[in-house]
Amino acid sequence: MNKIKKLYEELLREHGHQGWWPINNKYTPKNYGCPRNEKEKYEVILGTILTQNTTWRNAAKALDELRRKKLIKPREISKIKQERLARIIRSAGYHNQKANYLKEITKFYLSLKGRTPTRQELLHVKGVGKETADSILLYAYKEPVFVVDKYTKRLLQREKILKKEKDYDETRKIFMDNIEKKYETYNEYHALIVQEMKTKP
DNA sequence: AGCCAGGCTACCG
DNA sequence: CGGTAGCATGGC
Repeated sequence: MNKIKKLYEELLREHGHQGWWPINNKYTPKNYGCPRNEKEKYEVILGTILTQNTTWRNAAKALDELRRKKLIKPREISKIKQERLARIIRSAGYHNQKANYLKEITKFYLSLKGRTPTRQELLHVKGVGKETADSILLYAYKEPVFVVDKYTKRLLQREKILKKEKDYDETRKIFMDNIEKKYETYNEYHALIVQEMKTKP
C-alpha cells in the first residue's frame, strides 16, 4: 500500500479541492488553468518571493499595492528604485531583502525571453532557495515538481511515515516517486498539506 | 504581550 | 556537512 497516495486521498476527502495559486488575489478553485498569460505568470513569480516565511495575507497586500501602482511588469520593477519598492511591499515583511530579491528574479526572468528556466538556474538567483524554485516551476510554469515546506516534513513525522526528518531533496523525492507526475496533483497535494497543518498543527 | 507565518543568505564550528 | 542569527510586518 502506498502511504503517500493514501494520505493524499484522505486529505482531499477531508478538505476538498484547494485550487492554488491565487491570481489577482483571488483563488481559482478547481481551475488549474492559471496562470493564463505572461502577465499572470510574472505575478505568480513575485508572489513566491513575497510570501517567503510570511502569511499569504500579508504578501497579497503587497501584491495589491504593486497592482494598484501598475508595477507588476518586469520593466517597471527593473526601473524602480529599490528603496521605493521596499516601501511599497512593506506589508510582506523583510521588505528590504525582498525588494532586492524581486529585482534579482526580474533580471533573471527577462533574460529567459519566455523560456522555462531549469531548477538549477533558479537556484543561482539570489533570494531563490529550493522551495521558491519549485514553487516557481510548479505554479508559474506548471512543471510537475513537488513543493516541500516545513509543514510537509512535519506531516510525514506526524503520520509516522518517516522516523527521522529528511532534508528537502529527499522529502521531495519521496512524494515524486509515489505520486503520478502531474502538475495538477502536485499543486493540489501541497495546498492540502498546508490546509491540514494550519488547521491541525 | 508574545509567538508565528506557504524561507533565504551569510557565517559559524 | 549541520546549526543558527538576522531579516520585519500583521494577526491572533
